[in-house]
This record gives sequence, structure tokens and C-alpha cells, in this order.
Amino acid sequence: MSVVTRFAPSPTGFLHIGGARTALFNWLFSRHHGGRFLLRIEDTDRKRSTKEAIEAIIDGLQWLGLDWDEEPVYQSARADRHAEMARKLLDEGKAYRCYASQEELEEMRQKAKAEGRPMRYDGRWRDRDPAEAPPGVDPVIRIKMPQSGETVIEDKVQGRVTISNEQLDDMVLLRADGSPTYMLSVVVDDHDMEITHVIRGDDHLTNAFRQTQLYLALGWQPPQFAHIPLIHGPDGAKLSKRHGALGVASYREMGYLPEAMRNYLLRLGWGHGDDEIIPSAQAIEWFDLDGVGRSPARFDFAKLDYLNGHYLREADDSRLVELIRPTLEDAVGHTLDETALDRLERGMDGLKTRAKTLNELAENARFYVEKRPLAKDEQALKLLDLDGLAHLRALRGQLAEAEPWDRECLERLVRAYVDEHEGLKLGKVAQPLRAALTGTKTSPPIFEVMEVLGREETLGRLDDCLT
RNA sequence: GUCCCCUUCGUCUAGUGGCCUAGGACGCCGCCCUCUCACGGCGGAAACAGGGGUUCGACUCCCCUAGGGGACGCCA
Repeated sequence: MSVVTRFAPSPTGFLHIGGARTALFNWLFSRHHGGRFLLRIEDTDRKRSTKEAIEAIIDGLQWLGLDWDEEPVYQSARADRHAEMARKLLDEGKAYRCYASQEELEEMRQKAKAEGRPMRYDGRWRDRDPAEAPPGVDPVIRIKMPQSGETVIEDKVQGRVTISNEQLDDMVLLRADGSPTYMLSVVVDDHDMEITHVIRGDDHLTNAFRQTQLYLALGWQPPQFAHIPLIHGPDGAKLSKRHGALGVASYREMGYLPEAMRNYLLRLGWGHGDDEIIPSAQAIEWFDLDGVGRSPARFDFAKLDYLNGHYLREADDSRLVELIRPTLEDAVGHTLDETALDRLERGMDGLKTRAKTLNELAENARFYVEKRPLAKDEQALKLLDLDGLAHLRALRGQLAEAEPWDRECLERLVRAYVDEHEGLKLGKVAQPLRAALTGTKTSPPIFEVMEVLGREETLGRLDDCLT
């Protein structure tokens, strides 16, 4: 039997980091087994579902490179089918109509709370004669849960988990208005979509017991379950907006690469020996549910930064130029011409080993595309003191004659100048050069910078400081 | 409160009874490389929550305690 997994978000907000990891695990698992990965939008709650959220989720998945098979299934479109299954259970005597009012339910809730028990519907209409139904009340349909024994789940991550059936109450399948509840919809859809493995967050574990009973009542084989631990914030508490529970789009805006996100998310709760850098192709080959841990993991930006830096260094230069281009154009206030783009591409090698994120990369690359005269930061100005300027003045003429204009030649020339002066260190000359050419005190190697800028621009920037 | 789950360096983790003097990675500290900053290299500090068992032998198995998390809707 071939593997079919699914990602089933409810479109009530952006695709958060926990959802992204759930999607990743489902995607990896299906790809590993050569199966299918489906997308289902759980928009049963029409009031809270939005078109924007659906778009955000789809954009997020696409950005992460998690491609799904077939058209997405919209759960709301399948309400009739869900209701049909509820009625089937009703006909078979496995479900019943319940006329309990909101007040009665609230009473049960209060009583349960007072007695320190969880809220359980007491089954008051389970065996009652429908003839006693109060007039004018639309009933809900509830399933008859087993009242004794236990339900067992052989979870691929959590292992065997058992719960006493007394914990299960007769949950609502169909609301008074005839709309299906989540519990019903999920089971019917997962069955109809032939999902073989339900991989989802730990918070659904208790649902799995109720769903298992629903599968059984419908005469269906429950799927394999795998409940993966949730991601926590740096303080160990549930991930909230103050931590990293940002939408995937926010990570994109912060300048993270999708391949770095994938690698980071993969290692959060999953391990393969001592391996850390695991590109997706490798991940597909290695991924299995056995490797998923059972304890929640905390989100750590420092490690994400490290991985992002790694993938940045591995990334194709022209791709990086395109990725930082909009940010850069925004920063300098004009579109980048051929010369600017060419400089970025040739300078990228030196730039990308110095950045953790695309935003940082763009910031560091700015001097390559800035128009003369260059703005200098405070530390750069300090380097352009009398001594510094004197060296630049002395070198200016020799630099103009450099042939060829490449990093080796330029370095030889400057080193020769340094050697001619007793006690002079290369740094004493290189730093003022850096300040004059980049406007900062840190940058890629200065001779590389000069080569990339070219003779004319280099001399021009020097002259800007010398006049 | 009830039920379920979790607990190895600060963080992510390796570890499936002897290979553990508990390994790797991020972060941190130091050194090297060096025109700056990075990258890279080398080295260092840093953990089996606590208590009982079981066993010749427990990080590994069992129980208890503590701490943490999740679920308890006509939300999904």
C-alpha cells in the first residue's frame, strides 16, 4: 500500500512555524516512501476562515518548497458528504439525536468544574425516546461512544497510548443547523482521501482516541497516527507571538532562506546520528518517523542563523543578487543598473561569507551600489584622520598606474608601499582604504573590493576623500 | 482539577543494559589564520531532574516524587 499523507491547516491565520514543521514532516515522509502528499484546507468554520489566510498558507508552503499532489481539498465543500455519514450512523443506531439545550450543557460544565472533573456530556438523550423531544428544538447528532473498555492507539511517535473509554463522551457529529463538526469532517475526509498516515501536532493526540472510535463506528480502518511534539518558545512555554510563532512570511522577510528553514525545522525534534547539515534530498532519503523525538523542542534563532549562514555561502551568487536586489533598491532609492548588478555578482563571494541573513547581506553589499560621494559612518571617519589621508594621498598616484587592475597586483603595490616605510603595518593603510572605499570599517578583503569596484570608481572614491 | 505525554550540556540532539572517562552541533571562552569583519582550523568550560528498585552491570528496564507540556466546546 502506498503512503498518503496530508497537511490540513485551518485558515484562521498565517502558516506558523509549528504548522510548517508538521507540513515538512508529512512531505518528507510521503516523499521518502514515494507516496503522495495532499493539502486540505479545513475551512469548516466559515466565520473564522479567511481567503487571506488560505493564500498565506499556500504562499508559505510554496516558499518552503513543500509541493503537494493534486488539487487542494476544501473541507467546506464536502459538508454534504459529512452529514450523510452522520445520518448513516443514525440509521444504524450508532448515533442519536440530542435535544439538550445550551443551558443544560452549561449546567453540566459548571457541575463538572465544581467536582473537578472534565466536561463530559452525560448522555441524557442516548437512550431516551425521541417522542419526548421538546417541540421546536433542532437536535444535534451525537455518536454513541463505548462506555467501558479502553481505546488504544499505536502511535508511530508516541508509542502505544491507552485511554479508558469512560474518558470519551458522546461527541457531537452534526450541529443543530446540520453542519458537521471538525471531528466528523476530519475522519470522513481522511478516509475518503485514503490517507494512510496522519502526522500532526501532539495537541491532537486526545482527538485521535475519539476519531478512532468514529472510524470503527463507520466500519473503517483507522490510519496510522504519528503525533509529533509541539515547538516551544525560548522560555519553554507554548510558542506565542512574542517568541518565534511568526508566520513563515516573517522569516522570509527577516532574510532566511527556505532551505535553511527546512534544515532547521527538520532538526527540531528529529535526528539522524550526528548529522546537522542535511539538505532536502538527503532528508528525503533519511527521514522516518522512528527518528522523531517525543519531547517538545525550543525554537532557537542562533542555530537558525548559523544554518542560514551556511546555506547562504552555498547559494548561487546570481540567485543571491536577485534576492537582495529589491531590498537594496529600496535602501538606495533607485533601481540598480548593469554596473551595480555586475559588482554585486563579482563581489558576492566575499559578501556572503559575512552574512547570516539576506537582510544583513544586503546591508553589507550596499557600498557596492551606492553612488558617489559615499556616506561614511562614524568609525570610518575616524580612520580617515591625518595619517590615514596621508597614506591615501601617497598611494593614489601609484594606484592609478596599477596594471593589471586585479587584487593580486593591487595588494603587491600596497604592500610595497608599506615595506618602504619603516614600522608601517598593512592595517594602517588598508583600514583608511576601506573607510574611503566602503564607508565602513568592516568589509570583504579590501583588494577584492578594489578589483570589483574597478579603477575608475576606486580612484573616484579616493579623490572624494582627498579633496 | 481530570486524563495523556515529556525530562541527557544554556539550546537542538546521539545514546535501544557493558563500546560512556556520556558523543556531535549551535551558542559561549581561548588560540591560530589575518588588511577589518567573517569563514575556516585547533582547544576549553558545560548535561544523564531527584529517590527507590531490577541486574554482575544502568543514561538505557520498572516504580514513586518533582518539574514541564498538551487535551478537556454544537473551534479546528
